[in-house]
Amino acid sequence: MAVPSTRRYAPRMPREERREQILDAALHLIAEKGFSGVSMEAVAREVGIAKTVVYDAFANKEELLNALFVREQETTLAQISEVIPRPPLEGEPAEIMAASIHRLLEAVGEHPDTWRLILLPAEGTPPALREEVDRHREALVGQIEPMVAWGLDQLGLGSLDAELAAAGILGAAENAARLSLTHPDRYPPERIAAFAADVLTTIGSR
Amino acid sequence: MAVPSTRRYAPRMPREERREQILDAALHLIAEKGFSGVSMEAVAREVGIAKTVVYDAFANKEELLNALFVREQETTLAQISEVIPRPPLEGEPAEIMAASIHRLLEAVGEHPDTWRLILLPAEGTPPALREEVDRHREALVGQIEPMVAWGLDQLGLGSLDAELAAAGILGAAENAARLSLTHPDRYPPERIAAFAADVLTTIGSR
Amino acid sequence: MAVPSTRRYAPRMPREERREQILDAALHLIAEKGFSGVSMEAVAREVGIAKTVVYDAFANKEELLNALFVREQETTLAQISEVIPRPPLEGEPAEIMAASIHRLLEAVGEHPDTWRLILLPAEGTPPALREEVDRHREALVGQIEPMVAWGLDQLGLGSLDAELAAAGILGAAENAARLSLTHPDRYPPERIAAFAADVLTTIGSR
Amino acid sequence: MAVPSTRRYAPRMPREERREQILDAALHLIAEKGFSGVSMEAVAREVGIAKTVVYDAFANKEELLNALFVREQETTLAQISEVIPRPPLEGEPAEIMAASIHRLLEAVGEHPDTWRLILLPAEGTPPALREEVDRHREALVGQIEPMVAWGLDQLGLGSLDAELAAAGILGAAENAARLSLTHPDRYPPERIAAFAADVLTTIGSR
DNA sequence: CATGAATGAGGTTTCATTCAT
DNA sequence: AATGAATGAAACCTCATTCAT
Repeated sequence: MAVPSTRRYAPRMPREERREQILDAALHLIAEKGFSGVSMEAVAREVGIAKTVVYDAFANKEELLNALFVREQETTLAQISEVIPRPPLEGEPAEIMAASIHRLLEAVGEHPDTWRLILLPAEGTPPALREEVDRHREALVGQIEPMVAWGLDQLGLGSLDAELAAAGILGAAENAARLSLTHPDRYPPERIAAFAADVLTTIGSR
Repeated sequence: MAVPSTRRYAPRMPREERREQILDAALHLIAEKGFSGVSMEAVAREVGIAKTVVYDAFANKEELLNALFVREQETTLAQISEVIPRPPLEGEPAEIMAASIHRLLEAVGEHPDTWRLILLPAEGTPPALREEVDRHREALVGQIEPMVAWGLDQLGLGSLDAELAAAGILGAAENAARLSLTHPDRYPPERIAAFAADVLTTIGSR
Repeated sequence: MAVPSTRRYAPRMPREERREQILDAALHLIAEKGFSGVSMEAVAREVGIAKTVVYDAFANKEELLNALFVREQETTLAQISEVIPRPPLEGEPAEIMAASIHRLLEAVGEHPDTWRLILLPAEGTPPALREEVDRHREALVGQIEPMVAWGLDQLGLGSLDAELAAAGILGAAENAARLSLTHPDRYPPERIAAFAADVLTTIGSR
Repeated sequence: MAVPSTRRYAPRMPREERREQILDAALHLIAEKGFSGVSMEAVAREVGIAKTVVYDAFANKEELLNALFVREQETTLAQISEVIPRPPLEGEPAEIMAASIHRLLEAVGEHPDTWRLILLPAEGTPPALREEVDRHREALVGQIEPMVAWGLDQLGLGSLDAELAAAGILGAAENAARLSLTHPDRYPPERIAAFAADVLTTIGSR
């Protein structure tokens, strides 16, 4: 029949694809207008669909945000995993760490919205989310602890509290990522990685 | 005649006192339910007064949050100032830092809500506020940089990037404070302070 | 199953229709309780819908009132246009004017709320609106001035201040409309029109 | 005892004087910000007293506005009375009317706020007020009707509907006053009075 | 007579969510 | 699998009015 002047219906789309598209839109909105800028209405508008489609994809707002969070956290965790050096470790700790940090910060630079979401855990989210972030952190600390212990040993610092050292290093990495996010020009990956290498070399060289 | 069944009127209170009371309530609410839990309604309920009393004390929500922020930031800055060692510095850097950290973490433990507010900068806050926190951070970094440079020199690490070192130390302190806030039992001030001392001593002793 | 005890949902309606219905309700409210009787709440109640439906139709109260004003002003202007005699004028000025006035007052009688709104410019309206009414008045005065000048000439009164005469006649017409609105029984259109004709005839017959 | 740094208490004042002062403030507010600008709070602020003082002077807002209305209406009526020519009338109707109109418009120019209040009967006022204005108008029409009849007779227009003529003249006077209020520069009293005289003379001279 | 601190009702607006098509 | 029209709850804020001093 006649061609409608304006395409009124958004293209149909399988459910999974729709979900991804919606999550993308939500992430974008958070990055742009902060957490309070996310409303079901706004998400729908961003995607260009009716609100009810969003509700067909996610039961309610909480579930949507949850799903977003899970997805982004998986992304960041995967990137961290890729970056964490795996035993057997060869070469200088300083170099290893510098390389890791460098790659991590590059990943941050490539997906700033994702990292911002994870690193600046916003209030306004159900507290449950924040707890999950916490749990993940602890898992990560556990994951890197052996590496850290090895590194400390290499540096002759085996007597230090390895758990706190691991937490400290993770924290330092997060701080580095935050600096990278908030002042990308002043603190480019190279500068930060170089600093990390310097610290370790200087310490290691006694 | 004498005793009315329900006390309809909340006790009178001079304006300044009311303001403090309201800010306390708001801080408490933020600590408990996150930033989105703060509504003028909720604040009034928490204090046990009518909404309008809140509006008599603060022109609007933004002003209330602003005032809260300013007050809490002043508190934390004062506590930080008290803790930062002032030249002439005598004694071992390790001991000095351990003492500082210890005192800081105790302050954190005494006012956890305040520190949470400052350390976990929340969305939903007017962006201006977040920028203020940022500015304060940078000021602090500038403030401690000389101390850090001195410390690095003492440790024979004068070649390191002092600015990043200062930022790193501030970040580490914040991380310590966060650990303290989220797992007060697992990471008591003593443990963290001891770790800091250990790190410095071990490094310093080459 | 079949009949729910209370019909929870108001009947659906396309947006444009809803808008008209809402404007009607607002006009009715203004006529009945004055300008301060118009609240989004009251409008919704009058129509029998939820407040939010009103907001779906008009972004906010100001826009609603604006739209109402524009619509009513268009109505009255159209009615005035129909009534203003168009050259070439044939016949006695007295008769022409009487016929015009008669038709105008009938229009007023058919849409009293509309005319009340325009003739009794209310406070509480954004001042911009009042200025618009003023501008429209002046435009009208300009529009009828030639006619008035012609009429004065016909009557041998060409020496009079035509601008003031036009303003005076418009004012007189408005007064007539107001009389018609406030005392429709005492001053029916016929009586007023007859009076106008009398005045002109008597004057014209010298 | 000690002199307080700032005079906290407004000067005491007998009730009647206070009432006048408050009414003045209310009138001023209406003139400046329109009817919706009048709140008990605003009135109190304008006078520089506490709200309760206003309530001591007037039981509630309605009464205050009523009192204001009555007072202003009395003022305008008195001014009208002074201006209405009293029999025995001597001289030309044209001159008499011109003089009257001139004096009236000067009175309007001296108390614009008062006249605005009466001439632009604002919605937002209890409808009772509007009815009162109406009643007063009718009384006025009755009052001037004899004069008008005499004038018509003098002009040989005795056959006209005297009641409508009186209403028309009152309406014309009001219009003149309104013009005077809204465009004082374009329509100075002289121009309007001259026009009125012209009309009557021209008519009268047949 | 005057003040400052309190209340409750009501208005504007936003948002998550559901119904009908 | 889409849309557009509806709901109700809750947030912000203002105002008339009253209590306690």
